[in-house]
Amino acid sequence: MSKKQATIQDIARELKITASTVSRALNDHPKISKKTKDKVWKTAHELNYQPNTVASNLRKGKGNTVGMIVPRINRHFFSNVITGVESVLNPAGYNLIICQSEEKYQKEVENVETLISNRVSGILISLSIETLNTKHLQKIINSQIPLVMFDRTESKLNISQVVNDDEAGAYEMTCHLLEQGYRDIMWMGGPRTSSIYHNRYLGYKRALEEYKVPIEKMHCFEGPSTLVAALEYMRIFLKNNKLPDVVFATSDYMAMGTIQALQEAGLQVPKDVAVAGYSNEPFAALIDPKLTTIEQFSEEMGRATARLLLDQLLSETDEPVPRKIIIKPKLIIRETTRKRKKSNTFIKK
Amino acid sequence: MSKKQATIQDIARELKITASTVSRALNDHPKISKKTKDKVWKTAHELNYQPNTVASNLRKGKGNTVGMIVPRINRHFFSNVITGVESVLNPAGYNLIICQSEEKYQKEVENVETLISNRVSGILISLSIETLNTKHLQKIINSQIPLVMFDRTESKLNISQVVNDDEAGAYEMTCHLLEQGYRDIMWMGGPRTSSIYHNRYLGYKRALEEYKVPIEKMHCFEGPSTLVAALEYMRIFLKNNKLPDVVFATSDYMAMGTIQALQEAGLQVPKDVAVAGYSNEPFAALIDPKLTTIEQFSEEMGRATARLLLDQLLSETDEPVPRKIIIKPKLIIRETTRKRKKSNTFIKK
DNA sequence: AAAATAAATGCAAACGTTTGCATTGTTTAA
DNA sequence: TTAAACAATGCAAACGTTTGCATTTATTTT
Repeated sequence: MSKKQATIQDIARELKITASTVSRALNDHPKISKKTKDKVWKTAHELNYQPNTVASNLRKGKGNTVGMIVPRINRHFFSNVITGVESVLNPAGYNLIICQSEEKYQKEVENVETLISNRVSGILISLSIETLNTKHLQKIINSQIPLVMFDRTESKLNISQVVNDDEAGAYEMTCHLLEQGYRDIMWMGGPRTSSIYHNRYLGYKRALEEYKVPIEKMHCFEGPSTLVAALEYMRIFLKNNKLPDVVFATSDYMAMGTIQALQEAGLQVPKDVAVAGYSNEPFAALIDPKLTTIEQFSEEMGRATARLLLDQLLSETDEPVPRKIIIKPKLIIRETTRKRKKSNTFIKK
Repeated sequence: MSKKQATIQDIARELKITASTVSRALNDHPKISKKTKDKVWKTAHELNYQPNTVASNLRKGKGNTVGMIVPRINRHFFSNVITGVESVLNPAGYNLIICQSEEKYQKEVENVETLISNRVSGILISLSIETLNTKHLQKIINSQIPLVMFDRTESKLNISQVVNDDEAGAYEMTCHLLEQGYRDIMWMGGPRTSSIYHNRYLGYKRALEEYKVPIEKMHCFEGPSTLVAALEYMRIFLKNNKLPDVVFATSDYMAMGTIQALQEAGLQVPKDVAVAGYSNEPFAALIDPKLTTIEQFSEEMGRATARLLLDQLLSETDEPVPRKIIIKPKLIIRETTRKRKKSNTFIKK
């Protein structure tokens, strides 16, 4: 139909008024008469006018888009954080542009540059597993763009952040395992260069120390936080080592891989070896036996992160004081860590 | 550090040359001498220059962002499609801005308007469950923005699209069930106003007709495609009806709800009632017994969708011929539809 | 009825790039 | 040596809005 998008000028020409009046009318400026507003609205509609946000943003020197960088979108945890973020940003009039770093440092740097170039109003980021330095974050700060980190953060930078209390989560889980009577507790997780796995290890360690269980004897596996990595590692491990009482996998996917390896080896969970996970992925409650794990309240994390950003966006002070919000995770005890043997067949009512 | 973002002008001033030269230098224009290019690059770096994409886009009348509207980001299927889309769009120099309609028509309309206002280069969309009319899509077309629909599409509009062959998937699944000897096959799915469930019903019907099994006697449940909806429905259903041979849930979540209801009632899967799903969600292979379902090749769908869009973006013809790509799904036979009884305990090797 | 006030609109510059065309300086051909 | 050709850069307008200030028109006050 329309060859070119209609502009404010087209409306002005049509109505024999000036572009400024049209602009003000469209923005419901109080000094424009009801009559012209109505006319403007009418012809805007007739001409199929769609405001040009990019022109508007350029002129105003700001926009309403915030950028969000996550390692992967298809992790339950992150997609829920995103949902939480949108639930507070959208009502506040902001749109979200989502970028995936795919756990690559290089990609993360590129994402940052794109967002800066697009002059987003703010940036939310959870660091990739590879990210060890923070030059790119410094760029954001230099560009005066409000920044909030979440989940996988870098504490050296003095930036607002919201994190899970991974130390506490791992501590609670380990205590639970110890109370069940397990002593030989194998730890498994992603690279401890990442804050989350580092802290999940610390919590584990603290619990062991409290219970005076020597940590030196424990087996640990640090590798990619995936089902197959755990599966392959455990296949070999089970051939060469004596069985631990329980495997504490600090990721549900690794827990799943562990369970599969145990099953392949003809072992029963939790009778022969117990297993615990972390994150409460949707499948955790669906598998049999049901997986004991840690709930992270990911949506709440998203909301908190977004609120922290909004604070910075709304307060006009140049140097807002950085805040840190810590979300307490919750231990969810299900079947894979039950001390007493239980039937693995379907429950009869 | 820098109070304001440096602009091309700042670089020009510093070097006592003109902004146009700087612009050309930054874009590696052949007519600019190596010497000035080097100087420009150097001071750009010193001044911490970040190009202003929004100004650039405004001037050029185009950008490198494409918008994507999905019902929800935290569905395995969609997040995988997104991954597929990015894997072809990013190398081509495009960024993705993702919007969620949350299955609401109103939200979808707003998303469309935002994307048009932001003058995205193209739009990819999968319709919300509520979406029954396509005025908003017409707006996109009127705005001359290339559009590709995927998965949940509207065939009346003459637009490029890539869909799963849901009819074939449901047909194959139903045939599989019939071959296993099941005759009383209950169908379950989301609202059939949505193309996908409509087609999944059609395939089911065709298979029954071919096998001369009267469809009139079958029970059907059409409701929200969620675990709880299926669970609640089945709880009541099981109290008042004779058991079907198998429940064909055209969504894995509904299959899961069905299984839980059956288990609550003390029934065994697949011994007492078999169950089939659709989508091959990650948990399908993880639950016990493992769920028979349909693989949809979601990432491939994303790649195909993105390629269709790229075609339109690159070809300068105003009216590209709309293309339709149909992706064949694959039947994945696992345990929940095994005719012979099998132990539900862990497999001993 | 003139002056003062208020209400509505117009003018023009600006946001940071890009780009066709003009200009300058430099080299080559005749 | 001069004209022609080329290489490198400058000039200025444009993209579609927004906005401070000036101007016009309508309304009220004296």
